Amino acid sequence: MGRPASLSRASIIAAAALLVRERGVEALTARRLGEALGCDATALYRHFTTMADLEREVGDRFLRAVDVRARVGDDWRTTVRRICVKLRKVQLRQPRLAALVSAAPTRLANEMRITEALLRELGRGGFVGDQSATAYHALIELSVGSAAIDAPLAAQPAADRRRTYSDWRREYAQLSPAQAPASVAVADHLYLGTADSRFEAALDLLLDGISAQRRVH
Amino acid sequence: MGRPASLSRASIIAAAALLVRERGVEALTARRLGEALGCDATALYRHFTTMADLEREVGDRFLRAVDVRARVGDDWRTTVRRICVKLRKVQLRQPRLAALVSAAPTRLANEMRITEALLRELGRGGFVGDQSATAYHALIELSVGSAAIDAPLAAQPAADRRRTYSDWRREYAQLSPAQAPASVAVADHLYLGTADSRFEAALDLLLDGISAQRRVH
DNA sequence: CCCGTTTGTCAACAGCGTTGACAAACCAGC
DNA sequence: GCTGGTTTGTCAACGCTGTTGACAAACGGG
Repeated sequence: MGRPASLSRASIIAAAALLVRERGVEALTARRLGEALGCDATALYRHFTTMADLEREVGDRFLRAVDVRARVGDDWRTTVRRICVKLRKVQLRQPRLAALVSAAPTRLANEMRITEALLRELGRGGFVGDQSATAYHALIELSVGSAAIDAPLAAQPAADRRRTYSDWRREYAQLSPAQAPASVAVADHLYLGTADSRFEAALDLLLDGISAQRRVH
Repeated sequence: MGRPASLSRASIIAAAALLVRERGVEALTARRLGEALGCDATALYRHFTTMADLEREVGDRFLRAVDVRARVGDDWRTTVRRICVKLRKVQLRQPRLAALVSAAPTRLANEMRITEALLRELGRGGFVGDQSATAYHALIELSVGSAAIDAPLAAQPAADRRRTYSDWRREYAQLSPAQAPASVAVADHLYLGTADSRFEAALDLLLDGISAQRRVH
């Protein structure tokens, strides 16, 4: 019943994901996606109510890459850490899409899968209901939030990024010691390494706090 | 020398901040701001090279509201916590602007002031150079990242937000226990309270981890 | 076979940031 | 007191965005 469907939600999502992968997230527009699919831009609206709807699905599709299986011998903390690192890495590729996932959980397949895995590992670690939930929220806020923040810069080439960081460091160092003594004193250690390494350090600190909470009970 | 300047960076920034306060961040467009100022939209380009440049300044102006003074008798942790809570609160009002601040530190007056205060308190807490820097990065990523994530939802009225949260909770509870046992088990504790309370819980966990790191040395 | 539904196309609208040509208004120098 | 140069705001326009509504093609069920 009806004209033959040359498009489908699945094929559109796949093309959109490819487009993002190849030309960046800013290239994901109705007209460009239509061009890639060989159809008119407005044809997309037969399958998605709005572009945000489409973006939500593309976002979840990227989450497929997050492997949540626990490796033999790994304790809960190691597995949780690996999932969070991978989650952030994937989210980094979809700048503003990253914000959506936690702000308004898509509750699509892959997001649910990751939630289940994190809660599973926390349960395995001996956390009870509300402790698991609190730890889960904290881990998501840090991982996804960090991705949302770092995404714009992550789009730049690595060399540019390093230069940007050293510029910042120098700028902190050149502040007036009278007005900003603490900044000047610490300037040499600010924005060292990569955004990834800084996130992982933050994650380790958070995991320290989460671990400590469990021991109390 | 020149036509009389009815506009200035300062007056434009003030009008822009007012516009954001009254009609939300999405209302901050060149044309609307021009209308509010009684001038043509393109007149703004005589004072700012780009709209992003203007947004950066507006973002920093909001940071004025963050009081970084330590209160008598408060230890470093209490002060750091208060600054971070306030920082996030302020950032919540400027959805996508929040992302800018940490991704590409504006290095404007107020941002520097907050950085200095956090590093000052960490120093007071006995953290040495690289420990201070690591803790600072972690605190900023969590606070600003959390704001970036929660901002879209924070724009909604409180009643809607509560309903949204309970909807999510119910959705996790209705998952198949066979496929998502951990989610179902914890569902009752997910997305309880407010986004604020969840952030503060996360912040406390992170501060636990940061405190523990110091004791090692 | 035909009718209704589906699905893609096309033109168009309102909004966005931004640019370039133009004009008004001021100040410095003569 | 005029004149030239610079500043600063205005106007029209460009290309882009998401989105809507009218139209047409193509299929399947009665």
